[in-house]
Amino acid sequence: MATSKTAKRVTAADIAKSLGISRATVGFVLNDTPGQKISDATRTRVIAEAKRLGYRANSAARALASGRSRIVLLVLPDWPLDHALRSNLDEASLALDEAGYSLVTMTPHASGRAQPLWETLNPDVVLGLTPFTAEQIERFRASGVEHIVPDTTRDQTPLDELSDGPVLQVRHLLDRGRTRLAYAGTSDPRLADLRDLRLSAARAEIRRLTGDDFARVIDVGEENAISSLEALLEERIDGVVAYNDDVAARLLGAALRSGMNVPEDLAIVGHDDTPLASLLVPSLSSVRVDIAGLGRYLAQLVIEVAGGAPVPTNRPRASAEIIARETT
Amino acid sequence: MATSKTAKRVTAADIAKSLGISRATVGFVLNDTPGQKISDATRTRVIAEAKRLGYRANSAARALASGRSRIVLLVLPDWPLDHALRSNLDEASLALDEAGYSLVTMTPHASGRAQPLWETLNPDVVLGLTPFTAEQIERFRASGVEHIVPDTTRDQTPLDELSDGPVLQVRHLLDRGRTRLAYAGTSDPRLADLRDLRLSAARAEIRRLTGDDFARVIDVGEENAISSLEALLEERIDGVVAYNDDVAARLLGAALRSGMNVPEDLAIVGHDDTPLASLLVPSLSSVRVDIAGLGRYLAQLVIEVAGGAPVPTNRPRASAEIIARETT
DNA sequence: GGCACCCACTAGCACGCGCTAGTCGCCGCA
DNA sequence: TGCGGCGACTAGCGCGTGCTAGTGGGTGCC
Repeated sequence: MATSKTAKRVTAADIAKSLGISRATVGFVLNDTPGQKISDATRTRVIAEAKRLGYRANSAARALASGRSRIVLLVLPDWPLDHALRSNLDEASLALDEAGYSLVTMTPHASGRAQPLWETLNPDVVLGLTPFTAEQIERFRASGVEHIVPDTTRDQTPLDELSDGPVLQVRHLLDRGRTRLAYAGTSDPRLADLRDLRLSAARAEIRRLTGDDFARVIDVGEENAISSLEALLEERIDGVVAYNDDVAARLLGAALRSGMNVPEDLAIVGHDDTPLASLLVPSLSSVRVDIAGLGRYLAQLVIEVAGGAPVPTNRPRASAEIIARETT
Repeated sequence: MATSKTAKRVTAADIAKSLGISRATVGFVLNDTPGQKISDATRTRVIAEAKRLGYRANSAARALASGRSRIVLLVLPDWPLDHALRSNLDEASLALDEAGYSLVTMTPHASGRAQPLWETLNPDVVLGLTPFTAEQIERFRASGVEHIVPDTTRDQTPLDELSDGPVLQVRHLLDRGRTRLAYAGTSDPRLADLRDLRLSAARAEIRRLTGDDFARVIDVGEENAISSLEALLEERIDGVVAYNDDVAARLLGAALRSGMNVPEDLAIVGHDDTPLASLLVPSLSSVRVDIAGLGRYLAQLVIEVAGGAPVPTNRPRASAEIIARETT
């Protein structure tokens, strides 16, 4: 235990000293600094010694010297997709890792009282899944964040990959012969932008296919599932596109409790394919988004934006698919 | 846009120069360095100027100079509590914030191929909700992490706050007059340690109250809910303590599909009170853990361990409560 | 032999901050 | 008047790394 007392970390200088060469050379080797000629003999010696001593670069020092923290901060909205997303976010993490970046995720606190990570972490890039507000972007900039993705104030395309799901939802219900469709959003204000994104995508598709809009658009909250359902019945709705599985589950619960048959009387399709979907009775049809693909796509975007090596721009399209279950 | 080109960050030296004083003085003021006498006049001038210029300390430089990153890395198992936990983690975040720490959360990738954050972030503290394995601790140490919580290799108490929930589950079923109880765990290996924690807590309670063990302990996976249920029926089980709401939902689904009445034939109680619980039909009784309290407790633990200011040690006990619904 | 040139490496500054070891002026006391 | 002491500061090193501006030695060529 006494050993750990002064177990100083191994530095590049230690390697240099141990090898009898200059620290600069060590740095050049370890960073593969372009434009520096290092003999193969020296190179291998350095690498071997670094490994032997268990060298790990001090990230603080590196950040200070280079001016870049190599941290990518992913700001997650706290939506239910969350869970599926998180477990598949390895892909983004991995891709960024290979480019030398670390992916740190955060969910902004509702209270917002604590100092946000983008201030304390000095990330090079702040990444979002939904468009940031101008105000948010302003705040990132003020904290010295250089790159923001997506940055709508700089004419960058938002992540339209996210609109595939709603399109599929609409098609699925039409395929099932439903004619009077409604859209069920969420009343949670935190999800407002994402809701709008999905709603407008769904709306565009239903217009394209039928020439008509949704017969009704409602917002389902914690408590108003029953009254929401009644609103739908008045309009003789026979199919509901739900913002996500949670909303779908609420409607489904309300329908079951009021004695309706699902899907005979009302078809419901959710979004995100959360574990919830298959657990419900009847099980919920939903949309599964290929988050892994989205992750890779985001990583690539970040690397491009951060001015890393020019990456092949064959953007992997994040694909979505319908998981048809009992509610349709 | 040309302005942002050379919009260098404001440094402490800028403040000093602008005020015609030394950089050291600025540092003393901004850090409230103990043992330094600074006149009130100078103090207020520095603070005002810092604010005026929009000074933000460079965390990399600070970390390099002080040797401490002031980052607390919270390693989350990817369990379903996750969601509730995450959204309530503000409390921990806030408390740590006040002590000058930043809380970064991560979920280890299943693949483990990417470089983990504790290597790249150089956190001062790595925090876990469940005990780490010796191997994990070893890895943290090797990356230069000084403090690990909980560190079972150093005789620290694990978070026994987590055992309140299972105790309540058992009591609740006994209160409802159930006599033949089973415990339904999960077959997900990632959750094994947490499962064991909860099971043994539940077991201790049932032994204490009835002198008897569970009539059966099963593991419910993705696909074996039906057969699991049959196993329970053979034993004439009338009450199930489920590891979490997911497991409970699976059993519930299996029971409904096989024509059973819940709770008449079988009472089921979940754990974590996920949104799922109230969405199910019938709605699921569950245990709500006061994550906010747990968050505060963890924060305090970290601050103590990291040797910050001596915190009042009235450890807020994280309390759990039963949310009784239709399945019991 | 002298010169240009390149290879392989080194000296040392800069990054922004924490903090130790002073320095300077002023007050009180003999 | 001399001197110790103290309050209020400042000079400057060190943290570990990235990277520019060299430096010396060897080789090719006339």
